[in-house]
Amino acid sequence: MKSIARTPTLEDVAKVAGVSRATVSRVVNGQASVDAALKRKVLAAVDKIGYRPNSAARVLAGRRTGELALVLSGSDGSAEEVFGDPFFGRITGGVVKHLRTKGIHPTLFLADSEAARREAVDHVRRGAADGALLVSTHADDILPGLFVEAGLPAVLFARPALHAPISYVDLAHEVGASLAADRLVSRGCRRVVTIAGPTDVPAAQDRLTGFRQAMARHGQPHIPVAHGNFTQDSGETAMLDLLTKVPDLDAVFAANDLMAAGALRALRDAGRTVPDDVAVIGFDDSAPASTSVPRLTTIAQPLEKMAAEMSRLLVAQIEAPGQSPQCTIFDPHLVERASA
Amino acid sequence: MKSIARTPTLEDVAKVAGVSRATVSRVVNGQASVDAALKRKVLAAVDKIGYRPNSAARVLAGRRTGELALVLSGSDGSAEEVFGDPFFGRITGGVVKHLRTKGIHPTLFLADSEAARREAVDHVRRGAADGALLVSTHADDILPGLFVEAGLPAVLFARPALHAPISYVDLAHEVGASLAADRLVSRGCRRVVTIAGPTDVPAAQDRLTGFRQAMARHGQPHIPVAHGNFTQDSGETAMLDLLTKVPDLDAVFAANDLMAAGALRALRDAGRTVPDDVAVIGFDDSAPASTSVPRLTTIAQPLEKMAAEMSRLLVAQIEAPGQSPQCTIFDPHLVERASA
DNA sequence: ATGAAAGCGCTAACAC
DNA sequence: GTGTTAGCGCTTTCAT
Repeated sequence: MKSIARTPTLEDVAKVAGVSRATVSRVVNGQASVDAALKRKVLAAVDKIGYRPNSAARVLAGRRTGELALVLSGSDGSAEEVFGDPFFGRITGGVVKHLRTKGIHPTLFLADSEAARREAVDHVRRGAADGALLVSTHADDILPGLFVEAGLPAVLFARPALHAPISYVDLAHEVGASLAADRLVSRGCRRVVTIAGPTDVPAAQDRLTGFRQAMARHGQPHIPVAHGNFTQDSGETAMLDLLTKVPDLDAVFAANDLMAAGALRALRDAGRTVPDDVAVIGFDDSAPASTSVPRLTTIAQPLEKMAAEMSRLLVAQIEAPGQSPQCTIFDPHLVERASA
Repeated sequence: MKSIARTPTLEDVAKVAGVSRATVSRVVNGQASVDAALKRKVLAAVDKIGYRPNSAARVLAGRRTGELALVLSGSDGSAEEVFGDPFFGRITGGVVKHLRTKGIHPTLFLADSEAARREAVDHVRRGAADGALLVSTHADDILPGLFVEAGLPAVLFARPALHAPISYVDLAHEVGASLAADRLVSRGCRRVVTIAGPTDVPAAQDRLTGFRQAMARHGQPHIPVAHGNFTQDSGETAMLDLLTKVPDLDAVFAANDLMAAGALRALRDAGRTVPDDVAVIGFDDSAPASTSVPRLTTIAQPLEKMAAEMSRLLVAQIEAPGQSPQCTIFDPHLVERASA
């Protein structure tokens, strides 16, 4: 018996089953027009020699790769920072969960430098992936432009800074911010402050603007603000700052949960009780919101659903190219816990 | 001018540069034996028409894919659970960060079912990836066996339950546990309890065993234990349980930070002060450890380094097949914060 | 319904 | 040093 070490090919199956390569291909790809008896024979042969279609050959012969690039472009943060952030973790989870049902798998890219961004584009250009899921938060990110320019299938996680013909999903950030404002006002808070995100993150801007406008509608047009960078430490620092500038503050809206958690810590250290002395509302409803003491009242963002929709949009675009860009905006909602 | 919509191939470059495909290939792949002048011409042509080598064709012609499967096999938890866990996030970050320097990218697999596990194996079998990084915590996981059996390159994150010829990285869990024991004893704690992880997770067993042995050496052979499943809620429940069974406890060692955070909450609700009434030590040194109140004293696990080493091992195995399996064990260390 | 054969784009062995 | 050529394993017309 002359056994082959080489991994089995279509040809091998054909030989064992006594049919042509074409027939085996048809069976393997589930085409209807194959005689039942032959089909059984082929399947048996496949099983016997443990045949698996070679991906590269398939792709080369004109099929899709079944892979998508998932590009995380969080500022120029290190890998640790990006993957430590529940924001990216939840999105990744949503993407994986949706894609797996379609037999598609995401390849991870950390695009934290110009070179890394180009590499992600190249990956798709070379046909190593059928398209890209772009999760970039910064306004000046060139990534979306690169993909549009190259005519490569891509979908964004958030509205692009410069208007571009590209699909995206996003959250109604202003709505979320106004939900927070309403809540604080209805609690009777009268000296309200806010901890905003970086000025170059559109979502952070939207939350700030939305919050201010909502508070203005409630008769509080001047909302003191301190900026953080979405980390717990920056939230703590911002709170400290606010505490000295506005000693009699009685409420704070933070642009994400991590900063809200930092604020909680600063408030405790300052001897203020939450929510009695100061009410606190976060944003995202991610893990830290239920770990903190007290647990955070927060504006929930359906990240997993948004990630799934983003994936769906991309797959649709790949399957039917040439359609015009689509976008889906999700609504946030208030999650009541102990802090406000 | 007859411009082509088709993406440019080696052939196109050759035509523009007026050389043969082979020469272009040599230049593109950085082979030395090419005349400098020709090389320049080729490079110019590449640049001009925006040529990018097609991955599939390359792979088919015998090269590696430059992709690795990163298989997360956390119990049968949902995607949300896995990606919400900082444990997987940190490992993913470490893998990405190490691999990117080599131009390799990980493709994500969530192997939470038998079918999903087979799919991950198939992915590598088909040549869609050169090998697999297996992060599975459960003892009864069949994944390692599947890869070994198929003779596919793979490296594990933790020691396999059944001994198998496969490389892996791991932590000296017992050492970590004894570090915790030493700390608690040196604080003068005399009624020490522990919150252990699931019994089917070898790492959890090692921590429990190591802790008990170390405490026995310190003259405390009987350590009450409650089991959790590594979530915050389970830690809170376990702590409650322990509190009723051992009302006079003065220290608790939890097998991970999340459970320690849950314990902290239960202790606060029970009116105990940490660390004065009860000292608490966690394990991992992940995000929740510095978010909790008070901040957790914990046993740090260098997950990112371990992930990088795991990647290194796999790449080495792919580049030089047939070597015998290697394993690297890392040492944990104590991180002193406020809880003990 | 099935088979024969022509590529898909690239690499590498082999000639020159 | 450079060009020629034979595959790599598969899909897909095109005949039959």
